[in-house]
Amino acid sequence: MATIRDVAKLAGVSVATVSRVLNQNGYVNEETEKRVRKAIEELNYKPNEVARALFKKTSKTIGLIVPDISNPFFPELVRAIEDVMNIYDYTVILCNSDENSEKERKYIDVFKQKYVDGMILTTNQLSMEEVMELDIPIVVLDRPSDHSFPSVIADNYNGARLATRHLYDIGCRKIAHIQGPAHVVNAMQRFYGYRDEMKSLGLWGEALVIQGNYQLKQAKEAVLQALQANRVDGIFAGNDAMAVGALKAVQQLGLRVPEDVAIIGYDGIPLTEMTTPELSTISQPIYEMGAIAARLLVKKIEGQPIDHFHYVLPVKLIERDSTRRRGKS
Amino acid sequence: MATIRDVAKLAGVSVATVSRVLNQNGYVNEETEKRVRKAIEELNYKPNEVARALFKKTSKTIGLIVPDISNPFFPELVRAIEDVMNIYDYTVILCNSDENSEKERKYIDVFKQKYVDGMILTTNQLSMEEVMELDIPIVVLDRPSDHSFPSVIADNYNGARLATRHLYDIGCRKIAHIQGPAHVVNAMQRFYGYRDEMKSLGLWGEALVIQGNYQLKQAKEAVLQALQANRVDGIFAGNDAMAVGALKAVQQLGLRVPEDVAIIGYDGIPLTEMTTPELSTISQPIYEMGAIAARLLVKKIEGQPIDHFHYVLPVKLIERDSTRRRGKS
DNA sequence: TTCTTTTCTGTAACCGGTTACATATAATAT
DNA sequence: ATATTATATGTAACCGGTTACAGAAAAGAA
Repeated sequence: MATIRDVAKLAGVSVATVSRVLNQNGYVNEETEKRVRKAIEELNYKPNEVARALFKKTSKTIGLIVPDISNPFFPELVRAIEDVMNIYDYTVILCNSDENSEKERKYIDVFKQKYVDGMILTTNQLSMEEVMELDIPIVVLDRPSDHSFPSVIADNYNGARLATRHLYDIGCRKIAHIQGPAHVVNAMQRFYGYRDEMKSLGLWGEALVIQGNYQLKQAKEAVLQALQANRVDGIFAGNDAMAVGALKAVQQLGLRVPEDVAIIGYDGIPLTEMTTPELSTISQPIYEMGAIAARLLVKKIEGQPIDHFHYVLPVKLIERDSTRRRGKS
Repeated sequence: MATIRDVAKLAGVSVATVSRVLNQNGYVNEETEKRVRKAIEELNYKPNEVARALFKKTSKTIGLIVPDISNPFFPELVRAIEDVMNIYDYTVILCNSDENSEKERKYIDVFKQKYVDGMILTTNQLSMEEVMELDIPIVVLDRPSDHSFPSVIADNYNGARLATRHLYDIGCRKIAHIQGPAHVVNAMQRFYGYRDEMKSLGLWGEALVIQGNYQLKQAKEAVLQALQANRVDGIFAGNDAMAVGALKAVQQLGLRVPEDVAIIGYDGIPLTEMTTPELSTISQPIYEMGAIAARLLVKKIEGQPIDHFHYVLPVKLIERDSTRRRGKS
């Protein structure tokens, strides 16, 4: 790899001049610049980002922590972030936290050691006092931020009400909810939305809540069990994976979807179009969430003013066969 | 952030001594070491990885290029790689190439500028002469390597024969194949496996090949069209997404799966368990592939001898309802 | 006791960029 | 004609680590 000194020598100038050409600052004579550019070309010189980072304390890199990239909600989110950061010439370090705050803390330490320019965190436990003290730009994604960090989330509460109401509208009266893990904030928000809608419909009952953990298999088992004890005619699952689990359970019991039990999921991942019947769901604008978070981060990094601190994106009901019945559209 | 000089001052020693303690090399008196460690503790000092990288030309970072993380085959692969690299204290930069070699080349340039210690590439176009000349450790994943790079792939050819043979075994005689994109090597290998097995069964015919592009939607359309022209009783899809497309097309035409048309996919992504009927597939050991590639890369980076250069991992037939009929198991 | 060898520690150069500052020349203003 | 300002370039310090080298003290060998 050629260094800036090689370029300087070949062009017959000092390294400072080469640096000025590279960064387009300071004064450089037109002729000189041409010589320098030719030398750069000739040596196929690429500035060493590490040396730059050391001096400038900035690395054109951001850190991204997700709970688990193999959870189907995240790939699209990550893709959006990478796409946007790529436009601005930032590179993305990907980490899986498994919702484990110890692991997360370690990653954040490494980020600091590597001079990342910012971080996007998809996680709850923002309990990291000292870790956060620093003024590294941070954007919180898919989780609400009680702190002063900008955040991007979808409207979980109203999405859940929407889903619940939809089941009601097609005629369901005993509507169960498969709840996500209690320590995941968005799972709780969805639960509250469900509960409040049920209360306002006069249908609420503790017994209708099924405990899930966002995983298909566990949800299937839980639903199998719940359906023994308690007959229901509608299931609102806290995420799409669990909706698939519910679908399988219901079908295994010989019940028809949607005739006997209607099912609606949450997230809007591609998977919902692949089942038979296709699953209704509350679709979050996943790609857009990632893209907005990334743009927010870039703004923070580049010191631009941020007009909007907390984005709550609207969700929408996607009606498919798993909730289509009674001659309704 | 405290620097090594702060630590040195607090401990009353020189930076060299602190460095020796950090790297556990050279001679350091036991007492001195204790003082240094105390100072490190007190200041919560973490060495600056960028400064280290500059001098050592090594960054504890690797570059990973995948075609598209939102393609459901890759999240698990990426997860495996990140898990293994994390154990060895390497950090992973994730990039999406979209199979575009220009984009890929740019990423590789950036990797070099950032002194990555190695790369894992999931891509075909290894046509990057100069880019490759460097002695950065590289491992090629999910693609065969004609070059001298170590590689990890699954046995596409034999997997395809296995799938084809399985359809034959359950009684299919007109077996179509939905082929993946021609420029993707593994798609071609699967095609050759299919073709050779069909030839050896005496069932081969050009007309049985349906052109796909690994996407669900396009495959569905292609199958709808193909089934008008040509009656078949079995479909071997080049990947699972296309198998779902085929499933949808077949069901839309009012045909039963597996009774009228049996379907088998390829890859073994979780999705195949979520359809109705569940899809048979050829399962690749995805996590294992990623983990092996990562371990290989670490070995190369750390200069350890590599016993095995090219891993071809066995695949296995997962028999599910989409190919279960005629009283067969 | 003296010579070697081992242990311990510090100074300074180095990695490859960036930039403050000094200097020199050209252009413009007074 | 002289003072001022704009343009152009180089020197060297700096970012925060690592390590070659040198020198001193302690331990072991002759």
